[in-house]
Amino acid sequence: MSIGEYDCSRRPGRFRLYDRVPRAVESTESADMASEAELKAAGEKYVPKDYDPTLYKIRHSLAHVLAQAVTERFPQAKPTIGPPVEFGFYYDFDLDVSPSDEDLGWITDRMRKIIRGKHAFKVREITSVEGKELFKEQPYKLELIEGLVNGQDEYGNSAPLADAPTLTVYQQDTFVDLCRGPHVDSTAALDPKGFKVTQVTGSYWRGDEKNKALKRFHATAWASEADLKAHLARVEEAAKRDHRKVGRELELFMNSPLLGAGFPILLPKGSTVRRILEQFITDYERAAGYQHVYSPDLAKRSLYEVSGHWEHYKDNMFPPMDLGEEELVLRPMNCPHHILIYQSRPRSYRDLPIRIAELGKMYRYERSGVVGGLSRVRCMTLNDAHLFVRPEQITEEFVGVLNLIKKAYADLGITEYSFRLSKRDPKNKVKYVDDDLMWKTSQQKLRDALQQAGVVYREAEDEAAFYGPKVDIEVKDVMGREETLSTIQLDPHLPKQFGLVYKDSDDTEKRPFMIHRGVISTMERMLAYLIELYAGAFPPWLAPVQVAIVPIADRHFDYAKQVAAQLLAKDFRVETDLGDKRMNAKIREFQLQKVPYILVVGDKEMEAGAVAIRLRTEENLGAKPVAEFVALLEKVVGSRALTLNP
RNA sequence: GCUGCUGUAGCUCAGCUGGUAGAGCACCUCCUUGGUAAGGAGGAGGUCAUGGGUUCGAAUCCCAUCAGCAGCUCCA
Repeated sequence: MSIGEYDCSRRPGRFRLYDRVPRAVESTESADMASEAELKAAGEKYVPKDYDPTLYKIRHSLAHVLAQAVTERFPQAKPTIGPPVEFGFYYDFDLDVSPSDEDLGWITDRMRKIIRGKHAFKVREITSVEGKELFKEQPYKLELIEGLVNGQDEYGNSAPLADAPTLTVYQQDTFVDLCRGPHVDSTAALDPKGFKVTQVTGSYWRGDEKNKALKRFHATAWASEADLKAHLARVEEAAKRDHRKVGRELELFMNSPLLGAGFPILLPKGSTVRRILEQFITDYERAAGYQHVYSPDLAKRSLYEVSGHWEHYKDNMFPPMDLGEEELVLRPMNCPHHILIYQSRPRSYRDLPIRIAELGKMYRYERSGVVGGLSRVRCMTLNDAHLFVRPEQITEEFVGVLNLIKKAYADLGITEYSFRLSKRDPKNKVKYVDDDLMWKTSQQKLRDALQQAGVVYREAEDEAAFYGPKVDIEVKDVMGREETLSTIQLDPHLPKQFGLVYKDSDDTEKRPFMIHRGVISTMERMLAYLIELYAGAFPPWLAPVQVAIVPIADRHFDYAKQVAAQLLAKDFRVETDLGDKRMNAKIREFQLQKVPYILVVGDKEMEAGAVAIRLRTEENLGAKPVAEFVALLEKVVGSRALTLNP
């Protein structure tokens, strides 16, 4: 739990569990998969957008087939759980050896044989006594039975205790597994070529690193071989766009072991993209009434004691520097600084809303295993702002931020995104500030804002910050997974901590609300996202090099330089290749660097004061007067067009 | 932080069970002045991540550290 904290650094895990089928639904006689509507009706918190009952059953059933093959290969392996996940399934075993590629090949072949055997999935209800006898060799299953009997789900979380819990076992061929199902009727419904065992990794029993380390067999699984191939192609495409790979190839950023993990350096080209982004968003903010400030990265520890961060967020902060007299900490957030700005003089109700913005640099201690690339770092710059508002201004200010986000995303070419109203879980009084009225009214204000902004949104319980509700904007990554970039959070808590007030029209002191918001997210995050969105081929207004000039022979060098100077004078980003390579090689080079416009100049162009325009899409626009190209570029860059020749 | 895998030239990678290092691209020089994705020849470049250990001998085996990747956990 943290205070005043953006959770925009949150990344989705690789695998998303699909298997929280509510008991109420599963115990129906049909043994059919719950529909999405049924899941929602049963209070399921997370129903994936691409939830597919058929795929669920296929994956769940394949998990059993895999378990059979694994236990045949390694009789000492103790099965634990094997749920379907996004794209496939996994199965965890307590296993003392590391399976080799050969083992995985054997297991795959064996699975195919089992599938071709057309074995029925036979379901049977058992009592816990029977279960304990049946699984007496399988300690993890025994623990599961114990938990189920005591009203826990298979992750050891307490689950609402239905009537007498029903235990079921499913059997295919020789393999029996404790499982609530449902499954396909028979392995005949599985495509022997529709799955791929991808890797074996480490995991822990019930996800707790204090527990026994397990071996997790991962597999991706689909209804058909064609679907599997399509998925593998997507995975390949995602790997090609990986911002770490593209970032190195296009010289956008670097890492150095000497500097340390989680501290990327932006190279000149990456820095150019960032500078453009910063200018872009601060211009929009200025127009929207924000005031930009600068504040220091170090502060006395006591600042964060007042804010409450020290108590709640200490583990994510770098340890203080002890100077004897005082202790200084690197800031993990900018909110306290902006609060001090609010407090720098008395505030009247006429002053509000006050919108303080900063491209604030923050330092967070992330555990060594999680940092990487630009998307999870230890030093980051947030496109941060804090709005200090009167209660009746909350809705309007949220609308303002929502519109700002829509505008920014449109320019950035981010088209697939969705809004989520993140609410508290009303049943969980411990996790959230216990103030029913505050939650009710503030959640309604956010709902009003979403409606006024005219956006489609969904509501999600148990996703709020502990002090207040928020609106999260989720974008899709290359694999279609959702990731939160922008967020708007309502916070009554920090104003209380710092005792913020304004003088109202009736001459009484009132407490303002604070809104934390990040539009661009952190610069690092957004850069990573955009690199992957465009596979490095940025739209011209963002491209680090917009124009490359390729002279055909030495005698065209002066003219090339002349053209470059003209473009530079117009504030365009130009690179000229005066090397002695052949023009074909130069063109290839610039194209691989994803430079949007390549201008070839030779005798004809020199004569005519023209440039031959080649787009990175390989389209050739032919020779045009320089002025005409400048006009094209001005139009494209000025309008932040996403195409090169609109 | 935990588990597993990995670390050889700027990049991508070879280097079998230990016998003191290789390719392609990039770079440099020379030749070539070529019209829309790689012109030719030659050259230079490595304390095999770092530090210990085993051994007559270590890129190769062992340990530690650092870094990368995947997963877990975290990011509430």
